[in-house]
Amino acid sequence: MQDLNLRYLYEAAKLGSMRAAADSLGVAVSSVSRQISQLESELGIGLIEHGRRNIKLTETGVLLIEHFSEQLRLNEAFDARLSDIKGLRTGRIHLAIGEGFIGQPLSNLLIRFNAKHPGLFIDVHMSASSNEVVRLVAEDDVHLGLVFQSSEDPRIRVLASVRQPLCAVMNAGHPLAAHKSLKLADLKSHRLCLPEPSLRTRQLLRTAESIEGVSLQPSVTSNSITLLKSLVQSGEFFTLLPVLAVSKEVENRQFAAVPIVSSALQDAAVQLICRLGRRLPPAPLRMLDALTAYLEASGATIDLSGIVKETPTKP
Amino acid sequence: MQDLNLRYLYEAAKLGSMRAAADSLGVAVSSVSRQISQLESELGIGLIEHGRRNIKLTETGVLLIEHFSEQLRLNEAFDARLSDIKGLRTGRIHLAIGEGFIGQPLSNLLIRFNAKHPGLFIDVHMSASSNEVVRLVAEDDVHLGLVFQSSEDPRIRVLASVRQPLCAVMNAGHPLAAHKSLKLADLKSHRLCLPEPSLRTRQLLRTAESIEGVSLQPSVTSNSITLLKSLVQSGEFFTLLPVLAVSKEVENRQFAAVPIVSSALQDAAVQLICRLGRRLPPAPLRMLDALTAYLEASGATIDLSGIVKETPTKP
DNA sequence: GGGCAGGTTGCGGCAAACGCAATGCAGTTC
DNA sequence: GAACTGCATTGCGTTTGCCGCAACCTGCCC
Repeated sequence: MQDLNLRYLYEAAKLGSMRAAADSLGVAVSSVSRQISQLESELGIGLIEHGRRNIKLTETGVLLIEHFSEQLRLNEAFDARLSDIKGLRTGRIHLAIGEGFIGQPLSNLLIRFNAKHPGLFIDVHMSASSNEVVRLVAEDDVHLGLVFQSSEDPRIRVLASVRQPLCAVMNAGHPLAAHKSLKLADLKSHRLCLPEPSLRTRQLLRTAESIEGVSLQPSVTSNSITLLKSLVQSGEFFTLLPVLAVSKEVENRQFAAVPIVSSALQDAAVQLICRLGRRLPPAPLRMLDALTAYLEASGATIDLSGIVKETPTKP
Repeated sequence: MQDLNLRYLYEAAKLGSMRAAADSLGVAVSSVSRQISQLESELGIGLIEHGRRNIKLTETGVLLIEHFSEQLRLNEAFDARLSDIKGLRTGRIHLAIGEGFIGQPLSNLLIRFNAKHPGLFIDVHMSASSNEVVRLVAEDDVHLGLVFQSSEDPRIRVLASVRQPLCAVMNAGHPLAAHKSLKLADLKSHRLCLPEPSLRTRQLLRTAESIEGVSLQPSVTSNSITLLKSLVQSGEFFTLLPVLAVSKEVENRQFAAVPIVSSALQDAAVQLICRLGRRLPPAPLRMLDALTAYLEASGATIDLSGIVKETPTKP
């Protein structure tokens, strides 16, 4: 039982004749007649009174038309919801980020985005590690991910990349705060807390350590950046973090962020990622724009090559 | 947006892969893939996450599947109602009859029929004249009609015909009641009431009058047979009616029905009619059987030629 | 990095739907 | 009541869309 045949019967019943229905539908009368007959065969019961000039539905015919009308209503409701999705009036956006991205800039972005698209639901999933973010992205559990220096996972496409050097971060009153720049070796003399080895920041640091031939010994590690910042705030510890993670405190003159002279740490970057080959729905696509602008505003080079947009036709 | 494509997507989503869906549906994998792709093109939005091993629906895909499930429920509800109609568990039967048919035999028939098919609704429309019955039948306002000696309307098919002579009907104590048979001329000496000229009974009588060369003058006419019977019951009047209309009173020995020697009146018949070429739905078809049996029980010749039964294939 | 399992794409075949035209049929007009 | 008009039905050749097969591509697992 198809929509098609039903539409013919529906139109014929509404307009009172097969001819009118055929004209209205832009098909030949014979098609209308045949489709109705076929429908009767399939259902095994008469739907219209045959052998008359005008169409008159049987009891079953009336029932079927009512059924079809309900079906139409259902379809219209769905079309409306679909149009909402396409018009960005509704939709879900799933983001995965490292803890380091949580802060005023991201909050501002979300606030502005929500003001512009009040119907869009956004879930920001904070992951304990970049690997977790990558996994979520690769398995389509989230649309987009924000990671610090992502790995070279073949399933991942980097949509935008912003240089985000790792800096030494300390309380404004800390002895190291006076320096314009620091070498890795300069850091050994103060008490250090660091992210856990599972975090990308730490892995990056390990690379730099081996290049520079310096080995740093943290007194405390944690996967909670909030905890690290708390330790830094006390003045007892300093740590290594991307500026992004402490932008608010630096702006407040509460913290100082001192660049470290090390190519490995200077070339570090924040990356906006999605699964390779994934076509994003309208809402996440719009979020992608916003995030790209957000990263651009961070003032570094953006690599936008190879963004896959959602289109009806295949790329 | 067809049912077909949706079923493919539905099955693929349910089973988790296109191959499983293809096996389950008995089609090639390529068909499933193509139908889903086409659906995405039509809707202009992605429904599944492409470039993965297993099927995963997008937000829109989930929505669409939910929509399809609702559609399925709707279709099942309709199928159930359709099956009720075909299984005679529900349905409407519209009958048109002349007043003369109202009485115990018809009531018994309806009671028995209703006991056998409690779900079937029956409307018995009493018409003031046979012409009215014929019109209702011809215009598909009723399924079947019971008339006394119907006209030769070309739109009408006679499904069954039972001889039902017109008799002189009088109170058991009436002078005419003693006769075994009467001639038209014998009737002139008593007070007569008759149906109105619009009724078929009366038209039949007119034919007989002209053949026999006798003219009867009724003192009272009415289109209400109940009124005529009431007049007869008083003993003052006698009338002319088919036996059927007074079968109960005759059985009770309250009335007498005396045959009239006149070929025109003897050949009179009760006819079960429907519109020419009409295919009756299941319920009225069953009623047709019952009515035919009812007429058969009246003990006269039945003409069953040319009954059109409801079948999927054309006759 | 080779094999496996699953999805996509190109191609030829076939069935369903279509349009056209002839026919049948009901109701109307003269 | 006969021709006519408007509608539905049917037969036939054409077109369209779906299908299966097979080759190919792509993740994913060993």
